[in-house]
Amino acid sequence: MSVTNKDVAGIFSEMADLTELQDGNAFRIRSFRRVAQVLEDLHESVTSLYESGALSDIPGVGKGTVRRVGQIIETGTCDDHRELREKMPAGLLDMLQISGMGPKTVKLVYERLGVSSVDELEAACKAGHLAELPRMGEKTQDRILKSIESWRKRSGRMPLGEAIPAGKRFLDALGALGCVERCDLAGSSRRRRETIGDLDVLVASREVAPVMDAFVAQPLVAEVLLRGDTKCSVRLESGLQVDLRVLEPESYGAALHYFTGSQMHNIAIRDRGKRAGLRINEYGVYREPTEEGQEPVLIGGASEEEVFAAVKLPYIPPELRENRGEIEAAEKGTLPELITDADLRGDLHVHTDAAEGQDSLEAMVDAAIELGRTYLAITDRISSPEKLAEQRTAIAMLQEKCDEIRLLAGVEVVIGPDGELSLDEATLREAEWVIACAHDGFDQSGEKMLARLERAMKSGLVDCIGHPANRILGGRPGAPIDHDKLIALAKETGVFIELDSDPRRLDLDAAHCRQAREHDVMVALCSDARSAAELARTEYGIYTARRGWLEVANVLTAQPVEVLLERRAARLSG
DNA sequence: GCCGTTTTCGGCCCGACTGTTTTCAGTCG
Repeated sequence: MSVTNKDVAGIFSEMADLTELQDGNAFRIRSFRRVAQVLEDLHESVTSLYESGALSDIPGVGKGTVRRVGQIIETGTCDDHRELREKMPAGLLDMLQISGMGPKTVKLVYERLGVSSVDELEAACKAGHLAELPRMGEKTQDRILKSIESWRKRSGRMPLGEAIPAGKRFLDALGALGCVERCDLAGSSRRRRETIGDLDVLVASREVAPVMDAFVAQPLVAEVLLRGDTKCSVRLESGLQVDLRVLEPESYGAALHYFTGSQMHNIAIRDRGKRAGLRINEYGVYREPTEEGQEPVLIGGASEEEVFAAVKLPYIPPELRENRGEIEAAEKGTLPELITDADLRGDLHVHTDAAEGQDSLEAMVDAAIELGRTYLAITDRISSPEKLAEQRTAIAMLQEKCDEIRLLAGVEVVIGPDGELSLDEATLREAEWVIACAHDGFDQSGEKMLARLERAMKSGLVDCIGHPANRILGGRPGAPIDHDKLIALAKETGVFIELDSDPRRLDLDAAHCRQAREHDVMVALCSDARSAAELARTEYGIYTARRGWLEVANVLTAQPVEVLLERRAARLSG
């Protein structure tokens, strides 16, 4: 039987929840969670790691985990998971999803009221039974009812492409206040995760009240969830939760580091500090006193650089802070020099033939020049050779008038159900750049989809595979293709793989970008733009590339145009 | 459960906020 990394991670996460509900050891719980997190982020398949014996090389994975993973691969579950499940109804796990319902409270309502599902919890609240329990009251009961309501409406995580603009609106409003010295997004939006659970906004200011007043007065705020001395949380009409922290400027760097996370990265950094006699919290870095009765001494925290310097590390960019080897790399001086938007030279996936919102070819070219691109491939999906010839003439005429940018008469070719290409060989040979995409078969097996891509890659006519998994964030998961094999094929055939910057795609994802880098396969970071404005969404591709540790050398569209022209010439002659 | 520059035992990040309390437990990030 085949299990995915997500399946295995899910079981560990459930074991953590169940152990917590059963008052298990807190460190055991954390360990289960850590394993779940690590497996979720893993780019290799957990099954192959298990089989090769490399699983235990992963930090946080010990003997017990290897044994459980073995059982899960074999049977779909493991002894501990089964035993934990037998002791408690599965509905309790849903209740943990309700904000305000932690393990203690779930256990309390289960044992005292017999409540074992969200529906029953709701009924108990409405009947006023919850408020009768110890340490519970009317307010708690109301809050939980509200939480159930928003849990039901909740649509999951928000794509980064929606979260960043929402965050920027808060930054613009707060940054305009006279008392605000600095403000930034923190949390997973600063780490540029592809989806965001909630937004974290950090402000450096000596005055708290005016900042919070402005924060809760923002136009899209639907509800104020809490408001304390330094911290305030609101829920927007979209359901997105936004958390604000206001800090003294002296603490700002320490706070920015702390609230950027990830949690695993923070734990590792603090642990490192602890071993050097330092205490690191959101207010600063402190040297622990050597004698009884002395106070810790503040030694830094105004900037993130000071925090890293205190633990003898160079600055680690937020996109890398996942405790996935960045601390070790920083220590060895081998952190990547991450690519930036300014490094991009070209764009190789651009449509001028979209049905609506269509900008002219000229407008697209002007916008590309404005963005500093030196080459641009027009890759419309045209199936008639006549229309293609027509477009080539238009591109050639435009090129005549303009020498700031090299225009390539490209094409997007569709990969059919059996891997056949939607255009004939002669037409494809005439094109200057061919990107091939599969646009259907979302529910196909990974093997079937990979076989389609393989046939296209081995045709000798294709330069690049576009959005290989063909996923839509929050829409469809994408084909479960074996990226190990895809990347090996790319290496073998010299075909590039695209990182599609459409914020709903971000495909390749960051983990697979990193994998491509490790195998020395160049990624074509493209906009897949349908309008002039969308050319700039390479911003999101760059975020993903950075999370995937990519440098200039790993990105085709950060290379001079000759690199791809030479590869294509070699392909067509060989 | 995992780990080791105090390595096979003993420690594991740390603080804010709320509601229900008379000093704090539970939750969250």
